[in-house]
Amino acid sequence: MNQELVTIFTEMAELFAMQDVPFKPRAFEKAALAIGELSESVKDIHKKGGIAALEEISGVGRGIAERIEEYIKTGHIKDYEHLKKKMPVNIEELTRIEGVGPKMIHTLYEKLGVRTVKDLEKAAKTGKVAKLPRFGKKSEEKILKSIEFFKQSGGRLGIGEALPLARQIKERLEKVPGVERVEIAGSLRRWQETIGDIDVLAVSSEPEKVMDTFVKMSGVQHVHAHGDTKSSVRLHTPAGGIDADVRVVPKKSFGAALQYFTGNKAHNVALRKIAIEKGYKLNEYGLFKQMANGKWRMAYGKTEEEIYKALGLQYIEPEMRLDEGELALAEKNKLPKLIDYDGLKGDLQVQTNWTDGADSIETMAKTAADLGLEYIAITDHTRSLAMTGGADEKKLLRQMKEIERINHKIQDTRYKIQILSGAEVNIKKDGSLDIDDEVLAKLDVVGAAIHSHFKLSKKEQTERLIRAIENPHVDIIFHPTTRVVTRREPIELDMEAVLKAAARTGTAMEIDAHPWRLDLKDEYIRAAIALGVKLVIDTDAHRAEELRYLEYGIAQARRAGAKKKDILNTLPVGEFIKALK
DNA sequence: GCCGTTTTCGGCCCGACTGTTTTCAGTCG
Repeated sequence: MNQELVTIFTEMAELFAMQDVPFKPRAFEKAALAIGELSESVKDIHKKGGIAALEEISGVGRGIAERIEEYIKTGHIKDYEHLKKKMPVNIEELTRIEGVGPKMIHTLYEKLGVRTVKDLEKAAKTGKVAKLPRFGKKSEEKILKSIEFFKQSGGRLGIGEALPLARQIKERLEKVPGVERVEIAGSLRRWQETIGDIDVLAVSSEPEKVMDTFVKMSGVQHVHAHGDTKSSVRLHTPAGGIDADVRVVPKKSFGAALQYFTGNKAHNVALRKIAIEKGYKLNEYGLFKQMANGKWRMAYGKTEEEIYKALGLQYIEPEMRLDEGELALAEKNKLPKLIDYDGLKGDLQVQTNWTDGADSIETMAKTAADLGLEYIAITDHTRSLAMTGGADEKKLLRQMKEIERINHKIQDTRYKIQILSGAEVNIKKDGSLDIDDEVLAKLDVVGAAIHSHFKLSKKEQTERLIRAIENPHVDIIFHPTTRVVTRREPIELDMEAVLKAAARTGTAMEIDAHPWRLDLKDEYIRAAIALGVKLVIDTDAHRAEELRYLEYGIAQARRAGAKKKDILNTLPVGEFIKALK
C-alpha cells in the first residue's frame, strides 16, 4: 500500500511539473518520500486515527491525507486519474532517460504523441525530435545515447558494486599532479544500500588536469559533460553501467562542498532553512553572513565541522543525514557516539569449503587475523540445505575437531586469532531446526537462518521464526528477513513480535553485512536497539576477500544510531561468549 | 500543497553545464 502511494504521488509531482504548476511538485515529492520511509502501513495509521493521524506524517497535510484515505477506501485517486488521462505517458520510464525531464516529456507528448521510451526512440531515430522548438540535432543524439544506457541497465547499483568503482576513481585522481585531496561524496558517503550515481570531489591547483584524467579513465563509456570544474561520465560495469560526476572545488570551500554533495537532499534543504533562520546563506561554497551594506561575506566553508558548529549543531555523521530527526538531536547535543568502522573484534558468520564456501578454515582465519579481527566463528550450512553440502551432526563434530587442531596449530604463528566452532543451522518450515540439540549444545556459536518457504503468511512466518528464537541453543538469528537487495523481497514478519521474543530470550539478531543482504536493515536495527535486543554484525563471507564486508554492516548500524555497546562483537572473545544466550 | 518562536497567509534551495539561444530554459544534483 505505501509503495503504491509513493509511486502515485511521485508521478503526480512529475505531472504537475510538466504543466508548470508551481510548488505542488515539491509538495507531492516530499510526501512520497515521507511515505516511503514509514515503517507502518498507511492503512494501519488510518485505521487507528483517520485523516488526523495521516496528517501527522511530516509532508502530509489535509489535501494529501484525503487522497490517501480515498485510495484506502476506493483503490483510486480521482485527481491522479484525471491528470493521467490528460497526459497518458509512462513518466516513471521516461524520466529515467538521462537529460529528459518533465518539460521535455510534455513537449514530446504534445507535439509528437510520445508516451513511452520506445515511442521516443522511434521519434528520435526518424529525426522528428530535432525539429521541435528548443531541440536540435545534438539533443536528439543525446536522447538516443541515453536510451541505449537505459536499455542496458535500467537502474541503481548495489553499494557493493559502486563503492569499489568510486574508490578506483579516488585512487586514480589522487595521483594527478596538483591534486591535494579527493573524497567520495553523495549516497556512497552515506553508505546507502543502492547507488544511483557516483559523486567525487577534489581540491586541485590544476582543475583541468583532473577533468581530463577523469573523462579519459578506463571504463568510461560516454562523456555527458566536460567542463572546467565539473565533468560527468557513464562508466561501464558488468551490471550495465553507472554515471559518475567529479567536481573540483576551491580549498576554502571544500567542507561546504562535501556537505552539499553528500546530502541527502532533505537533510540539506532542512540545513539551509536553519542557516536562513540564523541569518546565514548556505551553498556549496560556504556559509555566508550578510554585512551591514547588504553584501554576503563567506564566514565558514573549509570543513563540515565548522559549518555544523556555526549553525549551532553537533557534527552529524554522513550515514545519519536523512532529515529523520538527526538535526533536532544535533541541536540538543544528543547524537549518539556511533560505533567506529574499526570497532569490531569478531565475525560470527563465515562459510568455508566444508560446504559452499571457497576457502579453507585456516585461510579464512588467517585473512580475518590480517584484517585485525580477534575471533571468527565457522558457521557452515547444515544438512537440509543439501545443495551446499550442508553438514549433519557427524560432520559438525568432525569439523569441531579440525577447528581445535587449527587453533592449536596457529597459536605459535603471527596470526593472533581464535576460531570458534559454529553452524548456520537451517530453520525448517515449522520453526524446528535440522540439527539435534545435543550437538548444538557443543558448538560455541549457533546461528539459525531461514533458507526456504519464503512465501508463508505473516502469522506463520512470525511463529516459525519465534520458535527458532526460543530454542535455548540458538544464539543468533542470521539474516532475519532473508531479503536480497533489489533481487528478493523480505519474508513477511511481525518484526515487533520477533524483536520482543529476541529480547525476552536473549537471542541476538544479526546485521548481515554482505552488500547483497544488509539484513537487518536500518529501521529494524533502530527498533531492535530501542527494545534492548542484542545485535551482532557479520560478513556472511563465502570467500576470504568477503571478510572485508564488515564495513557495509557497520554503516547500516551507524545509520540506525548504533553505539559500540549495542553490538556484541565489539567485545573481546571471552566477554562475547558470556554475552551470548 | 505544506508549513509555522516571522503561525492561518506568504513564503517555498540554488549553481554548473549544455544546447539552442541572441539572453536563457531545462536538467541535474
